[in-house]
Amino acid sequence: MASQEVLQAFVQAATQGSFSAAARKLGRSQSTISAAVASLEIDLNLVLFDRSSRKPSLTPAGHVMLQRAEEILAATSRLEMTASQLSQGVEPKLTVAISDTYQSDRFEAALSAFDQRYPDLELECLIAECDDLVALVQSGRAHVAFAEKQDSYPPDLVSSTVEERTEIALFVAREHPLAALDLVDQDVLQQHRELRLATIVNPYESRAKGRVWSAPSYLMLLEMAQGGFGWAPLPRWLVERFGPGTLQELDVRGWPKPVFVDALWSRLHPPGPAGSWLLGKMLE
Amino acid sequence: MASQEVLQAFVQAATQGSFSAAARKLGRSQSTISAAVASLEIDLNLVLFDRSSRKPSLTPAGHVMLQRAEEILAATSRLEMTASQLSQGVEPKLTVAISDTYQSDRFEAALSAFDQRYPDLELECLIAECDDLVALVQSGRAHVAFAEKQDSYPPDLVSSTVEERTEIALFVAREHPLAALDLVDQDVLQQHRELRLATIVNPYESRAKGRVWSAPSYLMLLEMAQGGFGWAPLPRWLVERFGPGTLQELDVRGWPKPVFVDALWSRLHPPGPAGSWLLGKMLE
DNA sequence: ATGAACTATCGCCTTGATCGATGGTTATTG
DNA sequence: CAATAACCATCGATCAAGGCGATAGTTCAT
Repeated sequence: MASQEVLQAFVQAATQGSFSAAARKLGRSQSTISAAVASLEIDLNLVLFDRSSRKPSLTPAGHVMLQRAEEILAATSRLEMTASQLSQGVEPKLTVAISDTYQSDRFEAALSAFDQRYPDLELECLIAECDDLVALVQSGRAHVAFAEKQDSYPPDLVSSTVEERTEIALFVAREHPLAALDLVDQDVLQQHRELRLATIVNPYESRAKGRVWSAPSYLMLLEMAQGGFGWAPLPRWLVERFGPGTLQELDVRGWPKPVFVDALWSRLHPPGPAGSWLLGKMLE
Repeated sequence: MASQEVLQAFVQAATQGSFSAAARKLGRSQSTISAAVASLEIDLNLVLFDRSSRKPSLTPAGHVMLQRAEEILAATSRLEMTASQLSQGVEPKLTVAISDTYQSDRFEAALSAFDQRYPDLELECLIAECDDLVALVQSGRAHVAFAEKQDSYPPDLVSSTVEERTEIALFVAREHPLAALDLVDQDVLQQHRELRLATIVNPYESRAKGRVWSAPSYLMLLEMAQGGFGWAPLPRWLVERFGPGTLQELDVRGWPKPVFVDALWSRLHPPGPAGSWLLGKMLE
């Protein structure tokens, strides 16, 4: 079986164009490289180098094998990279839960920086809202969450406000009766069905005052609103991104509301280096 | 450095869920697997298995490392696969030159079968016509070619007709004067510019009788025709695929012409197993 | 409690990676 | 044309790592 040492010798010899140069580069003796290449050629039953001239050059078959060998070395270096990160305590998989209220260039930028910094780390993104986010972090299911700011959190959670805000406004379908009105009064609003966010963990918290349909995600609310089933508070970016032209914003006193975003994590299941790094990027 | 044996031991132990089972599967002793996993854990400075219960189970970190290890083993098995093929004389890269006259389900099917049979073999497709195809095969630049059938070939080439034919018809742009005519006479045709195929190797072979623009590929001819620069003989499938609605077929005596396709290869640079296999698929 | 199946560890052997030294080949240079 | 500088192949010796068998300890089900 082709060992790592042999493959490294081969790859270096091929890229350097000289066995001696490869030996110097790898800190081995020249005879080691020579033997390694020879043994590889025997193992594979192939001639990899044309030795007729002074500088050995790859045969056509050698070119192909070089690619395969480099793939192996790349894979092993990925293994070593991951191992070193894991042994330093980096979480094997980072789970981030985010609210649909939050969508920003900052988050995009943080993610692509994260991709640079931890290229091989698996990332899981969950979407949830309000108390569902809190529950995910509390249970340890998610390491970090970005949620619509609340006044207070359970004692085992730590929060820090992100320097950014978005807007939530009221929307209805273009065909909805409310869409025709210029300014909508609270009383008029109450006469139509509300599409409201309901968390999974706490379904009864929001005791309905009127006719209410609820869903645990803004995206579902948006689809309900597009169906004309009622009016809904929705993040403006979400409407612009997924329902341009289908919804009409309502002009109601007190709306749109600015929304601030908190980063959350747990004292009991604190995020590892990768999670902390991502938090740092988001809060800087 | 993590050796292949150690990685195999780890992967098998992880997938089998037992060191002993892995040992049986790999034909090694149980102590070997145990030692291998232990040494890997030391090398990587990680605990890969949770040994608290009877059957060892992967730690979270172990799960991640298993993925990385499997990537390495997959890469080495690819290396061994290609080595074995190359040592059996399979060409390091297969170069096929095809004419634009030829486009068929059979060729598509042969290519996808080829992808199954030789998944790691590099494939190069060249496009050329007539004498250019002959030259590519003669020089060894291409192993196999599929060309518009000719009456005779140089003595060092072997040909075999593919059981299939396509059609070449005359086309002009919809705005071209000829497009208005129902039936076009040869004399009338001569009064307009011809867009003709000219090979690269033999530019002077086709001494122009009238005003002629020429190009070495049907695709260029098609673009010229779309520009309204003249009339051109073009493979019908090419027009339907790349210029639907822009060109008008001409009704001229003797057109459209059926075209037969020959497979070509060289006696001096005979195709290796992969090329022969592809030929077999195409000619069966 | 007992047996079956599993893992860890120890001593010993074999294989293969490595080194240094030596000798042969190829291109450059004066 | 000879001298020189690089380069590669080969040989014998050394050492680490992979492998085996035996043995002892643990876990789970009966």
